[in-house]
Amino acid sequence: MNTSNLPTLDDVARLAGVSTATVSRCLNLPDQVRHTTKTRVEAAIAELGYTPHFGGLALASNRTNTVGAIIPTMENAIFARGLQVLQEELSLSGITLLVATSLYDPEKEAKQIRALLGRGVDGLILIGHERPQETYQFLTDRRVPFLLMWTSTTDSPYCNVGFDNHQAAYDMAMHVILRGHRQIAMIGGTTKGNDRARERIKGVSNAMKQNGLKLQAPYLVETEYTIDEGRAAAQKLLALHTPPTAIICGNDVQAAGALKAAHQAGLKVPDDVSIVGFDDIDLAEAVEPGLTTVHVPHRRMGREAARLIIQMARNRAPVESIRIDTNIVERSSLRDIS
Amino acid sequence: MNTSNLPTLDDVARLAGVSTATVSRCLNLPDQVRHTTKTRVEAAIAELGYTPHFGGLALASNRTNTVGAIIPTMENAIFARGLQVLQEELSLSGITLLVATSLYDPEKEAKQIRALLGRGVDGLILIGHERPQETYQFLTDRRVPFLLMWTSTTDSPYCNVGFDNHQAAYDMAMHVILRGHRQIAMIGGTTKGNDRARERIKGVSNAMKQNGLKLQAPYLVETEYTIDEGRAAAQKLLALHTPPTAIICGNDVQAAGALKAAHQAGLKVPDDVSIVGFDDIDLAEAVEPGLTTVHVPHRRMGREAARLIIQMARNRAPVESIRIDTNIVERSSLRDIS
DNA sequence: TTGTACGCGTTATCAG
DNA sequence: CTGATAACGCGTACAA
Repeated sequence: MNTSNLPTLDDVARLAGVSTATVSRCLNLPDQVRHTTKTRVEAAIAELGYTPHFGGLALASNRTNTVGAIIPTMENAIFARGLQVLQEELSLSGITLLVATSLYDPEKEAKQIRALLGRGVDGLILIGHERPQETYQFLTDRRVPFLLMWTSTTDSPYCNVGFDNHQAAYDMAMHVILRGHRQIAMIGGTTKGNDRARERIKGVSNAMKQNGLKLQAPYLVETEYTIDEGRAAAQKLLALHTPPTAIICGNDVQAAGALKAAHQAGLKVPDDVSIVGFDDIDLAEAVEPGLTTVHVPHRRMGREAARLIIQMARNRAPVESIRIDTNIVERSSLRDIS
Repeated sequence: MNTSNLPTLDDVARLAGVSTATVSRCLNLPDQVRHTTKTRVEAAIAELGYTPHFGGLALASNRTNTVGAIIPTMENAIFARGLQVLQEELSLSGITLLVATSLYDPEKEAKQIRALLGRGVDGLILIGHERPQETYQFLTDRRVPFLLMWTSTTDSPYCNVGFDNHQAAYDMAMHVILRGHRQIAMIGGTTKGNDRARERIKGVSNAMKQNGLKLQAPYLVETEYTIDEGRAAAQKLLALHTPPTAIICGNDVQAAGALKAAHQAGLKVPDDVSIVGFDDIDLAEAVEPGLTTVHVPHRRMGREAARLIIQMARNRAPVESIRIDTNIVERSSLRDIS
């Protein structure tokens, strides 16, 4: 027994009357040990309630069966539920997920990356593709397998599993335009250090341009991804001399805020103004009217990410990216303009 | 450099022209080393981008600067944002949070506890106080510091930091009753393995009993904590021969579902039926009308939990529990009955 | 103030 | 098939 009174390999070995090497083999290469001794060892393990010491294991094998994930914040449901899936999938393979948050700050992210690497994660999952070149340099120098989630871009040379934010937003804007809207405003997320937010805005802007429309102030506004900022932004839009007939939001949270603003202004959605969201979190279905929004297959994304990162960690080899398709889910916050 | 090409203490020592012991001291006991050598060492550390190796550190010091948390699921915003706070607080003290989920299953929780202990967590945070005696036995045998969150009960001999679910629900029910309601229904969470859900129901039931009212089927129904189950349950309640004038929900998610049901039934809230929630997550403010609900100071709870678990891990001594007060936040989903 | 040397629990190499 | 034994990276007496 050691200081922390947990049984060690040594304790097991002594009890089973074998060497520590044999016990270790029972655990890692069970085929290489005789059946009778294996049973003896297993009995000893059970009797002592032995669990391998993580530190020793990490030191000797240089593997931790851990992958790290750094997300902006768990307070955004889209990331929280993404993590949940990732975690469930990884644990199926006996891998623990280590979570850290960056609060949308590239420097904090870099710090967290170091912290997770220090803990010997076998792989790393990051959100989005935009980050300082030094961060990528660091990652490749260290030869840590890593992949990018929530983004799908051919610009990036790194493995990513996600969807095309630009395309999805473009599609949504086209959808709105085809419904007859011409006065379209957008409440986008803060673009600083957030490629997803920027691409969504760009997607909408491009679709509009292609239809002879222009997305610009005061019809374009950036805010934090919170209900209240979404509400405040929509309030201003709706008070404009010529208010928009449709507001496209950077995510469902902002859209819920916009809904709130419309309601407070005594406007009916979608009769007086149409509002659409992005992400399709539970909230989109909870509000009244239900939000027409972009559905992101987050479970599939989590599952694929788990599969790929495990593969990368095992083979220490690059792996092809995966693009997930999004689709628009029609509820009742968008109506035709005649 | 070692196999994984990460710099080690040795690399730093060599570059700085000192021994590994000195480098180690710079990190752990900075006062015991001369200023000039300290700067030299720090320069070396910076140049190499050195980060201590987790395994080595854990092995040598028998500490991991890690605390584990096992929550039911991250998909429930109340836990996700609780984790976020916990994580932010812990990282202020250089501690990493290791998260696992039990999906409300005591057996899964026990398994996760073993997994986290195997990883040498310095402390453990669990949700609620109801779990098999063996689990507590295991925890105390192993002498792991642990505390219970989201609950505050004098029944439990273990340290807990949270609020009194029974009292909070009782208060809410009294509040509803004082507003003149007599036909009160409750949509509670599934009580199996969930003491918080059970206590909330009991609190409502007791308040009603004290006022000559009885909470029973079909006015009492248990469902999962999802929007859709909340909606379905409310739909049935509203279709009753004498529908309730007020529905008290086990949490805001269920309340949002109930709101949905009322809307679908063509009823106005709170004019035709009052609906109240519990937790005060963002959703409560996002829906229309805003939910009158029980506000849980989750940031404070997270902060206190972080403080206590650190203290317990450091001193290896028990610590007194902390009760957090909740309060009712009045929005507009509850009205007076004349 | 600094350096030497050992031990922490495990894996892996190499003989037997 | 099994057993010694040398790493792995770090903290910490103990010595200088």
